[in-house]
Formats: sequence, C-alpha cells, structure tokens
Amino acid sequence: MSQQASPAGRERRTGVRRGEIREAALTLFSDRGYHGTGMEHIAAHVGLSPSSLYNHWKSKQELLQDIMVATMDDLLAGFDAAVSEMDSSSAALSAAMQAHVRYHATHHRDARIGNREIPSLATPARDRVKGMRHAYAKKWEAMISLGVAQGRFAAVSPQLAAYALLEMGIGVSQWYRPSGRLSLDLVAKEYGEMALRLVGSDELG
Amino acid sequence: MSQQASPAGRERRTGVRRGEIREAALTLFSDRGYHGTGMEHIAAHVGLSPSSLYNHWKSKQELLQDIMVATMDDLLAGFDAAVSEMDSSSAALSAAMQAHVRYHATHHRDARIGNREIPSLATPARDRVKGMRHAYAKKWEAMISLGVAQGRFAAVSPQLAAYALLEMGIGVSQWYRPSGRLSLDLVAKEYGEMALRLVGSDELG
DNA sequence: CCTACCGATCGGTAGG
DNA sequence: CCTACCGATCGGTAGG
Repeated sequence: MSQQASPAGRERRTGVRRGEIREAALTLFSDRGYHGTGMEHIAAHVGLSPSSLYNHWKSKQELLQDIMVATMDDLLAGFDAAVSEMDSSSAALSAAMQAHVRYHATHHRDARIGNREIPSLATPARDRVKGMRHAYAKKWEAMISLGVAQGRFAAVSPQLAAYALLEMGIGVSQWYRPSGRLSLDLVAKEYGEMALRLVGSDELG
Repeated sequence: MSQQASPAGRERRTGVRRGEIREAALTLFSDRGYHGTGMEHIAAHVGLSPSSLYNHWKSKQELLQDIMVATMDDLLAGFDAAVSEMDSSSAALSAAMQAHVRYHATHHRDARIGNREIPSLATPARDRVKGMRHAYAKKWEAMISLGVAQGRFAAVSPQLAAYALLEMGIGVSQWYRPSGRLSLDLVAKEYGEMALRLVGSDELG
C-alpha cells in the first residue's frame, strides 16, 4: 500500500507546487506585468530556486498562456451559465452583467493580466485568446440584438452597447476589493441595473 | 545674423528630435509595454544609436512620466472645457462623455499606456499620476451627484456610475481606429446617449 | 530540487 | 552623435 501511495503522493505534491507557482505568477504578473516579472521573483515568492520552476512549468510563457486561456474559459462558461434558463432579454442581460462583474471582482489578478498582456502572448496562443475574446463579445452583442429585435431594448448599436457593458464590468477588477465599503452583491446588482438602463430596457431591475 | 540663428536652429533640431523620440516611445510602450520596450527599440525607430537618446531624455523613466502626466493633464483640461457653459446636468454629462470618448479614440496609445503602466512609474510620479486620476474620477462623481440632487438623474450611486462611465469610455481606445467603419462623431454621440441612459437622465440626447 | 553557468539583453555612462 | 563598454539581470539549460 505504501508503495502505491508514494508515487501518488509525489504526484500530488508536484501538482501542489505547480499550483503554487501559478498562484505566484498570477500575483506578480498582475502587479508588475509579464515583462516586469522575472522567474527569480516567482521563485522567491514560493521559496524555490529559479531553475526549479522548470520542473513544474515549461517556460514563463507557458504560465502566461495557462492563465489567459483559463480566464477566457471561465468568462465564456460563466456567460452561458448565467443566461441559460433566463426567459427574457432583460433577465438575461442582467444575469450576464452580474456574472461578468462577479468574475472581475473576484478574479482581479486574472482580469488585469487578461486585459494587459495580450501582446506578451506568443503565437499561436495570442490568436487563440483574441478569438475567445471576440467570441465573448459576440455573445453579448447577439443577446442585445435579440432584445432590440424584440422591442425590449432601445439600444441603437448592439455592438457599441456590448463593448461599453463589457468594459465597464472589466473596470470593476481595478477598484473592487472584498475588504472595501461595498459588498459584492450590491456592486453586482447596481451594475446589472446600469446595464439595463444603458440599453434602454423596458424592464428595469 | 547667422551666428544668432545657429544656436536657435540647433535648439529647434534638438526639440524636434526630442519629440520624435517621445513619439516612438508612445508607439512602442503602447504596443509592447514599458518593460517590454528597450531603449534600443526606441533608438532603432528614430534611426539613432541607443546612447544618443540620452542627449534628449534623461532616462526611459522620464519618457514614461512625461507621457503619463501629459495624458492626465489633457483629460482634466478636456473635462473642464467640455462642461463649462453647460446649463444642465444632462448637457454637462453628455459633453463630458463625448470629450472623454474623443480623447480616447484619438489618443489610444497614450490611453493604453496611462491605463497599464501605473505600476511601472517610479515614485513620486506614481503617486502624482494616481492623484490626478483620482481627481478626474471625483469631477465625474460630483457632476453626477449634482444631477441626482437636482432630481434629473436616477443614479443610485454616483461613484459607481462615474467608474462605469469612465471605464466604458476608456475602452474606446482599445478598438476605435480612424480607418474603421464608425465615424468618431457617431461613436461620441452614441456614447453620450448611453451615458445619459445609464444614469437615468430625464433628458435623453 | 540545487549549484553553476550559458548567451543575450537590459538601462545607462565614459570619452571623444 | 558615435563607439566602446559597464554591471546587472534576463530566461533557460546542464548535470547531478
């Protein structure tokens, strides 16, 4: 039994280390930028020598790609989960905005990296992430277009409204902190209402 | 006469070079980030050797500070110019939004740098720029608070509305290009209307 | 997981 | 404005 548990234990420890390194990269890339962060900084953050990082991650670039792809995966999945089973355009838009804001409030490091480091990605990962961002924006645009087509929204340009809503939610990652004066519930609710007003929804809140 | 014109001519040439170097830094810092840009890149962009840059700028950091302070100066002055002589909260908000959007559409390099490179600033410049950004946000918040106090806006939280409006306008710098499908006039007008709807203004457009 | 080390590149200076 | 060069730091590898 202990012979079988040993490799599993070693693998689990390696997985933990891999996660710890990723966590440190998340904090440091967010604070100092990808090019402003050295593998030495990350190593010091987790108490390893720089060269040991390469036992867990292939390169600094791989860390960045893992972070940025996972961020877009989460946002895309979060959108689909939020709007499913919503039976009106207003309910869907409000739910999507609240999910968008909640993600950016609770993952501000991921979001900062995602929004700043696209040029730091090597190809083909850069094109992949740009494609995912485009797909995310298109989901919003289609949702708003539907509301306009149904006569529920007054928005003149679904594309500009989508850009505006996405960007204002992203901004939450720059100032929201759990220790702050405003609760996440309140911020999400308020942004949901601002979103409905921005598109001229006939159903507010 | 030529003896007097000579130093003036030399000074003017130096001023031109200084501007050319700043222009190259604007493009490169925006595209690759401050830490991702080397003095060699900037030098190659203007056809000089890296060491020659130091005849025109004290350091790479001085270039960054000049760009970021000038950006905030322009935004603060643009706000004051836009809202002066506006006789209603709605007119003021619309004018401020249009000025904000126009700046971000026409100065996308400056805006990208301004929004990404705050951690790259050395103290005390970082605190100075952060102070200017705070002052800019406070101007918006005060403007919205006034509209709420007058019963012209429905906004529940002037602070959140200000953050949301600032951020959605900043986003324009990430996609707007003069060669694109949408004219600047149309984009500015549309964002002005979205701003009025977002705060629940009783006077739209 | 470490020590030792690689070549490349960094921002900036000396000196002319 | 250039050549030549500084010490520091970079991401990553060899070898154990």
